[in-house]
Amino acid sequence: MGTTQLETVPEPKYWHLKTVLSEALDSEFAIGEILPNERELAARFGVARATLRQALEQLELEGRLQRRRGVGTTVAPPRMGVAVGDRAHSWEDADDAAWQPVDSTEAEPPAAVARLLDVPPGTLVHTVRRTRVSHGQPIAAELLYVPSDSVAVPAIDTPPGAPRARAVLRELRRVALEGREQSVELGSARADDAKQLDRLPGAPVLVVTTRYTAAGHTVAVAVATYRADTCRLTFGDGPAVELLAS
Amino acid sequence: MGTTQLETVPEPKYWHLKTVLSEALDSEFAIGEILPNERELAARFGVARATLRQALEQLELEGRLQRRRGVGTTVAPPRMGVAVGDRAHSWEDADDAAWQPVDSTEAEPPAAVARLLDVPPGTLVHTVRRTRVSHGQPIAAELLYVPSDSVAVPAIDTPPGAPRARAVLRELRRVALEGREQSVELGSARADDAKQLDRLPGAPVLVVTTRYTAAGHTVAVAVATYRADTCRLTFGDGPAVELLAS
DNA sequence: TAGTGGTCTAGACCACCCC
DNA sequence: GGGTGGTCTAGACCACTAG
Repeated sequence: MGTTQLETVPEPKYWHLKTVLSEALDSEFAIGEILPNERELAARFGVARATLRQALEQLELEGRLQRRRGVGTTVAPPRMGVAVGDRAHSWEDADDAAWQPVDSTEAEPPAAVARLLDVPPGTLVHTVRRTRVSHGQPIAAELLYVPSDSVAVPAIDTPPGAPRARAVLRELRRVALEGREQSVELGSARADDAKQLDRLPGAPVLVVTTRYTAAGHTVAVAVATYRADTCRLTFGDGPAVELLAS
Repeated sequence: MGTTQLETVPEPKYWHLKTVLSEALDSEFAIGEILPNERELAARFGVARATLRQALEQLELEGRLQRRRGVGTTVAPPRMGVAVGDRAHSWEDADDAAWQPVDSTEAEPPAAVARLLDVPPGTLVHTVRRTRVSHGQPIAAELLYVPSDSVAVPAIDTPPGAPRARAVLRELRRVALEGREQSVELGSARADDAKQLDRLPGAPVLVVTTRYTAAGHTVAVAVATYRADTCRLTFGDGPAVELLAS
């Protein structure tokens, strides 16, 4: 019992490196400032570049750094709070500049979405693509799935692209909604989402799945992909949570 | 699982590898089944082990795989839905087996939490540590910060450990709460949280920060760290969302 | 064109788990 | 002890950006 054996577990180098870098970011760098390049940092700390990169990846995952190929590594600003749960329904604000409709097609939804929509696999549904922008930055890409019997107009004679997307949303606004369920999970950006989000494929994202219900059945399902590096999703009764976790 | 030769495509090898593995997981493996080890998989696909690992890391991030040192890589079950927003207040269910109190101390909270609590930096607050368990697995580690003026009993003569934690929660239950704000962001597990969650330090986690308010001021702040690989956080008016995004 | 981060290789050793 | 995943090295080349 008296043997105060300190664990002789050598902390991984990249972990220690991450701590050192994190403290340096707090004390010696300003937001937006560019760091020395990876080869120089690795040499400065006496580690291989791959090890240095492991530390940088962690810091990027935590939203402390931003890395862009061909440019460099910069100190990221604090994550922005993004409300995903406090407005009644995200398509009700017609003038809201947050969501920009991109286009709309009729397509077969993924199997998981078909189950949520409670339609047979293979059913064609309106598929509206939207982008959410905040502070001039794309922060989310969304696919909104709307079964054809939820909206009156098939939008077949509406010009494709944004106009057709707006037409579906306009029809959707006429539906009296009664409830909503949401879930959040970690994912990695598909190629198309990554392009919209200005990230590389595989970048970590927060996937928000929303099911909208009315009159006891599912009206629409939205799958929104938020940049995990720059976004903090806020829910709640009141105004957005203002501050970060430690 | 096929041993198809990888073509020279503009797509990164690890990305293509991830796709191939993902399809193999769907069609050729059962949940819980153990995969061939990394060296053999790498040889089978004709890539370096590091490249294979990049693909496995992505699949683990998406909750498709589970890797344990000394054991192997197994096919993960679908993520479990975890309700974090539908019960009024998570300490009101005295008999709820979900949250297990661990201990409680009086300590100085992190600066960000002090701001949320609206107390001067350096103030001592009750700090209750709890673990959330589901299906026999630890899924979350939480630190609950309660300013001393929120609860009557300083719990100074209560035995340390779980009894003291329970005492603070008991007092907290007497407070009439009026609101709550929550935020979700991506983080990486600190060493202590990682130990509680049975993961390695740095593992990806979903950090849920909750601010509880009553009579116009903040009563408590909870910072809960959920395993991002196994959990899908659910919010909403109704029952938990049942299905996953594609 | 020069410089950045992104990908990839072929090794090595270590920490951990189970037999 | 034998096998697993985790860490680390010292290179190489590629994709992208900017001056």
